[in-house]
Amino acid sequence: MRIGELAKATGIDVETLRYYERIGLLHPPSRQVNGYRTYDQDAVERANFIRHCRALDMGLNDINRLLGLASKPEADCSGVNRLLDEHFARVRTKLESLRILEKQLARLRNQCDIAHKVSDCGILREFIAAAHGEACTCHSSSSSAS
Amino acid sequence: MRIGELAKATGIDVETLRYYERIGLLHPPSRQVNGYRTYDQDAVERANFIRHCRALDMGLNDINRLLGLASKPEADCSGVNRLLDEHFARVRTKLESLRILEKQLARLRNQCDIAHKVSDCGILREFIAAAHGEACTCHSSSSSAS
DNA sequence: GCTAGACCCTGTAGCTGCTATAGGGTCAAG
DNA sequence: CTTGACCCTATAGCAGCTACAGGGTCTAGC
Repeated sequence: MRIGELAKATGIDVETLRYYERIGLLHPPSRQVNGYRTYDQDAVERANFIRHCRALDMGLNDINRLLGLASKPEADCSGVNRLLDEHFARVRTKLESLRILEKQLARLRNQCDIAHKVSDCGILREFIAAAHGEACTCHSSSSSAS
Repeated sequence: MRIGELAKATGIDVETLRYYERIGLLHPPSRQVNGYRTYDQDAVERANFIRHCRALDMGLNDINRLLGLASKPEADCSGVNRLLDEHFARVRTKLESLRILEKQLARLRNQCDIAHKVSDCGILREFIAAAHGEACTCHSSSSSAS
């Protein structure tokens, strides 16, 4: 199996596969006489494993750690759980701040309904007021970001 | 006002201020004889404007466009609204995919409650099954990501 | 035999938004 | 005259790719 076929089989771009190899996430495959990479079934599974983790938005470092943990079937799986919990916590934190951000933007968007002159635009006024250090609608009492 | 004072006044790091200047987001300030940058009140406001936009997670390019739009008070503000709407849409999209991701991770996390051997870990089994192309709990019917 | 096009190779630069050095200059207080 | 806080430039690094440049290889069709 050549790199293009692996790319199709896994949905990972060819360039990305080479990149994963360069950073040590994929094992360097054997080569044909012409220098082309040839992959076996193990490589397909490893690549799919990585793709699944990326779909869960895990970092490449975490994925590498996870692959290491997964390769020791007799070990304790608490490391796996810890890794996943950390990632889960990060995702929830990000989700929360994005929720707040969405509310802020919604409030800001409400400041200008119809098109008019820039100098009268409620949205821009908010920006300029905030730049003067005044209170703004989007970042009023109920939210945490500044 | 020197760069350190501007940094304190705006909450933007000194390095970041210099970076903003380098990429053309902040105007190059005048210099003292010793080469130190000196800022006026306009610079403070521009920096605060930028900071506010960053707090709304806008990209530096968008901020630059917005600053350009804001500098023409007689123009039509529809460009401002379009810019904000685009950003708003991006934020909502990201929020939605993060919501899905959170559910996926929660489902996955449920596969392993107590610590045991890696070979028996429900979480890892999910990863391995997915790598084999089988269905996984986290990416079952109800969600869109793969 | 020769060419077009699809595939492969390496190496390097670019993207975003900083952050962190290295290696220097300036200035006021003690 | 030294210490320490501040300032300067220039460059490299982070994540996770993506996109070249500039080559080689292989197959099909003429």
